[in-house]
Amino acid sequence: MDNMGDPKSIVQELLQGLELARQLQVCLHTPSSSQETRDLLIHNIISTFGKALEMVNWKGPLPAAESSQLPLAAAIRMSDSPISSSPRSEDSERDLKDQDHNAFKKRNTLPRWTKRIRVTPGMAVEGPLDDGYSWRKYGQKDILGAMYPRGYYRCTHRTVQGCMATKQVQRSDEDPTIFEINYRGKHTCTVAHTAATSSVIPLENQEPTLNNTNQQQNILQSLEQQPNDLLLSLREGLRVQTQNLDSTDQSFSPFRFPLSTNIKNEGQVFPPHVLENFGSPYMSPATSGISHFSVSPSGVNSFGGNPNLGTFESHINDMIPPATSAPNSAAVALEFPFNQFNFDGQNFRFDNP
DNA sequence: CTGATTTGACCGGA
DNA sequence: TCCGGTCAAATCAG
Repeated sequence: MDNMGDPKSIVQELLQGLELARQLQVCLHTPSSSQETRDLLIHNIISTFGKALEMVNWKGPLPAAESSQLPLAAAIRMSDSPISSSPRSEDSERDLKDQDHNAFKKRNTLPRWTKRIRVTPGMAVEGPLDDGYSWRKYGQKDILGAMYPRGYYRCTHRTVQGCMATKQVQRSDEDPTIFEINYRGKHTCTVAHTAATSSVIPLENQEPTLNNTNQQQNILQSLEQQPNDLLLSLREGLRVQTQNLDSTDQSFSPFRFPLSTNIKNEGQVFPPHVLENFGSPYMSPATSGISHFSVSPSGVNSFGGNPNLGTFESHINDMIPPATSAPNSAAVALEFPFNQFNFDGQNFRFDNP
């Protein structure tokens, strides 16, 4: 990102977008092309132009973390994705202002950036899926004018390794499917990526049952905590489908764990009752990855380095009891917007089979 | 017992 | 004084 604001880079970005648009055009004229291919192209086009626009408006150096820790899509921030219309504009605007006046505010000496994740029942998870860090919640506040409270998280390894990274999770008011995650500070811990495993979380309409809400919330958080290398292992477009899963039955969620069982991951225990705080029926992207879903485009269980992980489907099966009622069987499509893959090099390649 | 979450209290900036 | 952010005691869960 050193070339931010450089006219050449802007042009390059625009050319990139043009190329993507052409590919989309080809795609649209190719009946065999998949929908996710098109979606991904669209997403990347938006990302590219968003990035170019950001370059135009660029006023100063971006936080180092944006280039070192985030996938490009995340670095693009608010302008990057189809979910950029999220109404939680207070934070967004504040973020922009904060960046403008970054040098003058002590609290902004730490790098800040915002990710947004849209979680739509039965649909793709939109937005950058990356992080891989382990978080511990240390507070929650009702924010003036916001419908949902804001959760405050810090790195689990804060005390041990002095990692000062924090993040705030705020569910969007007008679009409850969107969670804004405001990161502050760069991780200095070294344990980061061992915790996270692959996780793609389709959220389901679900009542805030007492016992599994927090699990859901925590599970969902892993959305934005997938390690980069994990994603990098999935260069190809990826779609995971769980067929015949009940999407409306309250008891359903691919991420539903035994109600009385908390999930533990790398020392983290995830007790219940958080989701209602973020306003069900959707989970909140909260603490670190505990959703042990393994997704492999080739069907091989090669994710995350966790030998205990089975395939996505098998975990689904493990976690979902036999459906007692399935009025509306649904296919839950999980898609990775791997837009960062397409930009991290000189050549854009989209090899989705 | 250990470790994480919850939640009211506290603090500091505007 | 208000409000966002953090602290820390209480509580919960494995």
